Amino acid sequence: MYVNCQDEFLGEVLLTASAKQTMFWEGQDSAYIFQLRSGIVRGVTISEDGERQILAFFFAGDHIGLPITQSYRFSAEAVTDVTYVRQTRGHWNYALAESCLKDGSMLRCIGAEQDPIYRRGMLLGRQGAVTRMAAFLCSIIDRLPQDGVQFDLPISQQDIADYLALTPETVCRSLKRLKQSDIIAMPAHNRLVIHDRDALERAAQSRATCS
Amino acid sequence: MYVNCQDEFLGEVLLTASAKQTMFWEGQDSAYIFQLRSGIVRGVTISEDGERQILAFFFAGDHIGLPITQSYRFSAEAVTDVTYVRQTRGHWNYALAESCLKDGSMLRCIGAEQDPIYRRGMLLGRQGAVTRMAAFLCSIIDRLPQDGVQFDLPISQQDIADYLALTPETVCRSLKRLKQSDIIAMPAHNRLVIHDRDALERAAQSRATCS
DNA sequence: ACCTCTAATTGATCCTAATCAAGATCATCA
DNA sequence: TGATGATCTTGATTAGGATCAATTAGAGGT
Repeated sequence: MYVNCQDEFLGEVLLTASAKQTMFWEGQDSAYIFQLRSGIVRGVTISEDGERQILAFFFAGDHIGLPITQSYRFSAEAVTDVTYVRQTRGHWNYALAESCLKDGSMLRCIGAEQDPIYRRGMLLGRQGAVTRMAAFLCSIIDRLPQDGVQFDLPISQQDIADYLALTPETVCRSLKRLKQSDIIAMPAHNRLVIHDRDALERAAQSRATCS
Repeated sequence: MYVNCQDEFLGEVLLTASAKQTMFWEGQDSAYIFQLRSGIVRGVTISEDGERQILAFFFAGDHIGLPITQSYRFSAEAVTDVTYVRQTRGHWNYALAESCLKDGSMLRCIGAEQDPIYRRGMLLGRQGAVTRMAAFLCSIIDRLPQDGVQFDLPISQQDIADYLALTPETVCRSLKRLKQSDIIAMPAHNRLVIHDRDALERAAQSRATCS
């Protein structure tokens, strides 16, 4: 599902944003298309009742803000310090047009941006808290730079809660249950060790609560 | 958000499918792009744990199966008898390329197909059963052919449940509560009357349960 | 090192929707 | 028309997460 369209950004200037900065706002005219080069970005939207929701987390290589709507559908906020490149919509549309006449690969970049939002929707409906937590961990493991099975988790529990549509308390308790099941460990603050990747993936699929 | 790309299908043959027929299957190579001309279609996917979910309902004018992924991301099943036209992916890509060089309007067709799936994801996380039910009704009112405020609801409660991620029992009880609040009425089986559209929209936005 | 503020943790209770179970209504077809 | 199966409805109970409340741990700054 991850599609490489880096060529389209060759020659662009590498830009930076520091943690908590907003790269673009929901509702703004989508003038630029972004590609993240390092760091983590969250896609945030405020629903009508004022609740904050995180639709997706983006990682190095991901495209953000593809112009399938006139305006951005979510705000993009840097979770960590990030580097990225960007391109005007006109430029991107032109490249897309060329791609469509050839292999349509750039069209699949759109699918790649939509995919995590899709999966989130499917997750929220039916699954319990521990399952959601496990699915979240599975989805980010391969996207974070990591040394074996141990890595830093630079995403706050509040952010995880807004992503999984849970309360921070429930996020904390779900992590605890995964620890108690010896599937993961947290030897230090924000430090995560995956003890049993298979068990984690099983927990992410079945509705059954892990005791 | 509803985008008119009908021109792209001019000259195509009008096809039909009867209720419960499947137009295409999840995972199948997305060889065709569809435009619904009449009737209702449901976008169905089976999650890893075997649960059926309905990602979206499609109505007259909607485009289905746009090729942002190599294969279809959901199955398209006719809820009622439907008429539709279709077009090969190659043909559609060619038209998209042209559109990209002009106004990019066809790109927005993709946004329009994704939009309801987007909204569903946002709804599922935070809102209670009655709110989801009200939001569902609001979203279909303007899309069904109706005579004033009264119309037939040709979607089963089981389908609504799979769309809203509720049980059929809860769907039934949510409808009951909207009836008790005099917001809607159901004078006959599958027949719906909207008594108070404003109240319905308020119920769809606030988390507050309507008494 | 200390102070301050924010994030994470834990416990007790409440509330909503799921679940289980049973009946009523509707649709289809012989 | 009557029989049969699916859909809808209603009730009783249960389970899981939200909520409220309080404490602990960590990060940033002076």
